Amino acid sequence: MNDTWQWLEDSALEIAPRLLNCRLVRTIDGHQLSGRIVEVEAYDQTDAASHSYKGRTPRTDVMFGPAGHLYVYFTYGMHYCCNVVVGRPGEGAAVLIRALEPLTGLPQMQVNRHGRPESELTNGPAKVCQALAIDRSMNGHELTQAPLLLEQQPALPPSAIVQTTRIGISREQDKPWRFYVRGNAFISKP
DNA sequence: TGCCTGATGTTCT
DNA sequence: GAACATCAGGCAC
Repeated sequence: MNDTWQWLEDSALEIAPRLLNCRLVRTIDGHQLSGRIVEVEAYDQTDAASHSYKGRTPRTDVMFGPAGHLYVYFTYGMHYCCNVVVGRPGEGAAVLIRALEPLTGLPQMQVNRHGRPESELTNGPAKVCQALAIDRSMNGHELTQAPLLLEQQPALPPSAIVQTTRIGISREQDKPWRFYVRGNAFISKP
């Protein structure tokens, strides 16, 4: 064990805003695709909207593992969404990556996204996965390893972060567990 | 511009 | 058999 992910070993609610401004770097076929995280949502086991709410299952196994791993799930029959596992092993907490601001590899992302305009490459959780070619084969991937890395960046000041209720869920809709970078053009639609 | 709906697979009840 | 942390295209206004 190492202390690489010590900064992720706190509650999802604490970690979610700290993931804003961090970078996600994906390597595909020698291309480097990267983006800055600009929108996230927190989920944990006490939360009825979370996959971990009903306990550990084969599907949610990764969520109950150590922090710093990727939890990828398939939804609505056609989309993948990716989460960063946080907290201590057994907590079942994760932070959903909802949107990125593309930094490098935009042409490759555009290919993955079927020629969508730059502003619509990564402004939604399923779009992020599509642009970075993340699928279920990367479930459980540790984010210190190629081909997908999470790079910590300085935390944003609270004044740069907006906290609101979450999007696209049917339970616990009143929990203000969504965080995004104030004024950023790449967050998903309200 | 904004609402509505179809597509589609995995998971759990 | 229904729910689902979604997206994109079509249609009405």
